[in-house]
Amino acid sequence: MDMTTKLIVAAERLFDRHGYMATGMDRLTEAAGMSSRTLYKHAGNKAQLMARVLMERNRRFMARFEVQTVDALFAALEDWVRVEGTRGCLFLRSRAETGGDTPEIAEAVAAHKAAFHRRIEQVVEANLGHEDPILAEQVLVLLEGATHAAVYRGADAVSAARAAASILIAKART
Amino acid sequence: MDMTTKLIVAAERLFDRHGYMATGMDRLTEAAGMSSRTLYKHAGNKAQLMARVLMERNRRFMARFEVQTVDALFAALEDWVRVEGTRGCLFLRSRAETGGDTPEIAEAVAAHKAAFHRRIEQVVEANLGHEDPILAEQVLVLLEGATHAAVYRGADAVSAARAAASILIAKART
DNA sequence: TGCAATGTACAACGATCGTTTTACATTGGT
DNA sequence: ACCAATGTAAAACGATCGTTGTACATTGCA
Repeated sequence: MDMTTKLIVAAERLFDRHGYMATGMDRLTEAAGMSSRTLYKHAGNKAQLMARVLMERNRRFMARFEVQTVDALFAALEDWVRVEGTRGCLFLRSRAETGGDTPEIAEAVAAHKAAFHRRIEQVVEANLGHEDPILAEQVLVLLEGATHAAVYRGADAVSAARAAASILIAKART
Repeated sequence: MDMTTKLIVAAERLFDRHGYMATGMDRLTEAAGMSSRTLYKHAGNKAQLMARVLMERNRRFMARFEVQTVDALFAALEDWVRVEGTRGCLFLRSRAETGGDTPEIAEAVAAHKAAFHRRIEQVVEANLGHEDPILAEQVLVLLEGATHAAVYRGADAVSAARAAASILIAKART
């Protein structure tokens, strides 16, 4: 595993578990197993590192959500939280922690959420045979809600959301 | 307005807008218009201050959600985001920023989310005439999702959630 | 009149922050 | 054989962190 990858993997883990601001560079160098010199050569600075982490996470997340049906979106989320845990959305969290004042982070978040929204619209259209922006927005709200409710309600939140979505889809088909 | 209130109001505003960790005590004393000595006499320390802020916010939040119908829950959320803005859930954010490692904060968050869940269960039961834990979970997911989706989708997310809830309720009544 | 409480201003504490510097070791390719 | 690249270890940078100490002003009640 090359140094940049090792760094991003370690950084994502620490940022996710302890928060962005609460994670110092010392802890990061130790977890990534490299000197601070090397870390800065690869990452530039802390904000750029956070942005890289988010872009990489976006890639991994969107890959898991390359599905054909709305129900499969929720199945993908069930898998995601089983593998990644339930600590909320790292994109919204990073934006909140920085107050939206760090451009590279704000842009990475915006890019991810735009892609997420687009993907949902596509899947909804494929399922219904036509566009339905309102239903797409509802599915987005259910996915976002399941992600955050799962933090304190556990995996039940995701299955409840899944069942709700299936009712909304059935109703939209009539 | 007494000193403690002034402090908590200023702290909530800064924590919400810039994040908990990113808000230094200097900025806090300046915003609250008091010396650091006075701040510490009233707040104890930063973590206790955050916990007090959360307890106060819980009070204000729950007061707004003293309603009789599920639809009114979403109307209350529409009001809430209009007044308070769309920066996500300060409770989950504070837990994420501290990694859940600060007991007073973790407890304040747990207390709020438990009260929130209980309130939803009560309203659902009042609306249906009987308990329905799954529907309550779905309403919770929709409210949580609307709160977080509104960060990047705006108020449309809340009205979409509201419409979705009304469909789920209608279906549960049959 | 006087004491206790409550406030201010401001310097200082040690710790830690993100980042850079210095000096040196290892390696792969021409 | 040698240069360039890539890594390490460790100290140091100035800034800022949360918190406390010192010294003094104001006020309300006994």
